[in-house]
Amino acid sequence: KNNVKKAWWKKFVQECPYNVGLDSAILMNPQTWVTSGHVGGFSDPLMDCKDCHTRHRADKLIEDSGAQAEGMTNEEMSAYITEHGIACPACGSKNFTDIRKFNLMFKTFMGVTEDSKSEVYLRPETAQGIFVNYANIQRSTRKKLPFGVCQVGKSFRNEITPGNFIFRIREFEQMECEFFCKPDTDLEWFYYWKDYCKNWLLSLGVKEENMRLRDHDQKELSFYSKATTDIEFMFPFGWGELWGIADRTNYDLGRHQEASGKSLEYFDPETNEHYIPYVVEPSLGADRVALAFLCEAYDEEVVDAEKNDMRIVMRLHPALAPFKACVLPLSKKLGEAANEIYADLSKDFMIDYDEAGSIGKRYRRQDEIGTPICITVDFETVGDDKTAADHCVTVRDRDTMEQKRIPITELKAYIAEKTAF
RNA sequence: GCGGAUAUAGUUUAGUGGUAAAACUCCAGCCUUCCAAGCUGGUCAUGCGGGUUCGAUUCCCGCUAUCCGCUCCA
Repeated sequence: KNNVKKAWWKKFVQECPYNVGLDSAILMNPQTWVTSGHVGGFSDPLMDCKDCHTRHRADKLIEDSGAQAEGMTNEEMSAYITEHGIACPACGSKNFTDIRKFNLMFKTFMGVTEDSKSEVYLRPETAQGIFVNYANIQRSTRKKLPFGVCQVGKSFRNEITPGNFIFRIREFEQMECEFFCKPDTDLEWFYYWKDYCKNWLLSLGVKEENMRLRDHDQKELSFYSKATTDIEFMFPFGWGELWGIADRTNYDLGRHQEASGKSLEYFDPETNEHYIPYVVEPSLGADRVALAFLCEAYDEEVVDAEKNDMRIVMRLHPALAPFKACVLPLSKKLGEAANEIYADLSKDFMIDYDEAGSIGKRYRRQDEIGTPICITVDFETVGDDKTAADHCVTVRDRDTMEQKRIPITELKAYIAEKTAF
């Protein structure tokens, strides 16, 4: 997962001339979440059927009946459901409990007193940390529009139903970019980032056929969004969202400007205009995409059908592999020489070392954890009384199982080249 | 939170009202000079808390976790 985050940061911050990086607070002024709409809207209006004890979302029931529930209070929704005789989809009963709001944000207390005034929330997304710091970042980095701010960090949501391994968890990590641009250029940038994100996934080994870009239609679209596309991945449990790419217009900065009373307008020196920037937000789940890479990489390969020999190979992109290489002495007698190589390579790469069991067994162990390169030290490497040391080692490729002999001095360049991203 | 199911080594499974078996993995040793499965040993488990009982991993209750629905959109 660390390597996934590194690869994202490299592509979205390091190599991208538009973007800068940020690490903002998890605990922010609670007013932030009122302004963003999370206190009011980031909750489900839930009600139970008193007869069959199934749980339903009041807004869903109303929308299924063909009406618009957005903006309705609990009381209005209750009244609507009663008036229109909406029944429980499971059993047909019209006997519901009251609507209860369940906010998905975790609460805690800031300071010494545990009263409602000191209540703060654990951030449910990293995006707001970018928006509240927007003006500061723009000024201190001297960025002109268009530019983006990227952040990797934990977010917290008190999900009613976590599950599917690490697909939906309560404490998850996001890799978000908020890209600020001139109004009327937002859709251009929206398509730009859609492409950029898709290419990043492809470049790290997600196959085209396991990926789909799903555009939100008018109904599904948030009221402030002009366009939203989800990049979905075919998980073993079905299609699941990886990456939400949304044109959020000037909604977020507009809200913060309104709530703070501080102008978030950008002065465009080229046109001499003042305007609130529009935002395109590509927001990716680090845990989810790590899971996707694992699912994509996992392979059970038949080596020899007759011998019933198969190997498990984690075909991770080398940049994502936990270990870049493993040093293996062919015999334990070669441990000293192998350890020297290990110590040297470890200065530059994550390297594993293994001298337990047969050489074949050790290769297979590394296959399972996705190590792209195995480096075997043999007797020719060190030589003996009769033969001079050749100072070469065997490098073996995880995917093809092919091996070749190269000088120890070339190892670092070889690993760097093989694991580049 | 509601309904249903489950909980025994790292993993997959067995089994019993008298404290538990195996396979793979792992560890040590033998063997092994480049692709697992050979030999000899070894480590590791009854989710947590109560109750019934002389005695509970087994029966009962509660909790927790996981899985499937009700979900959700990173």
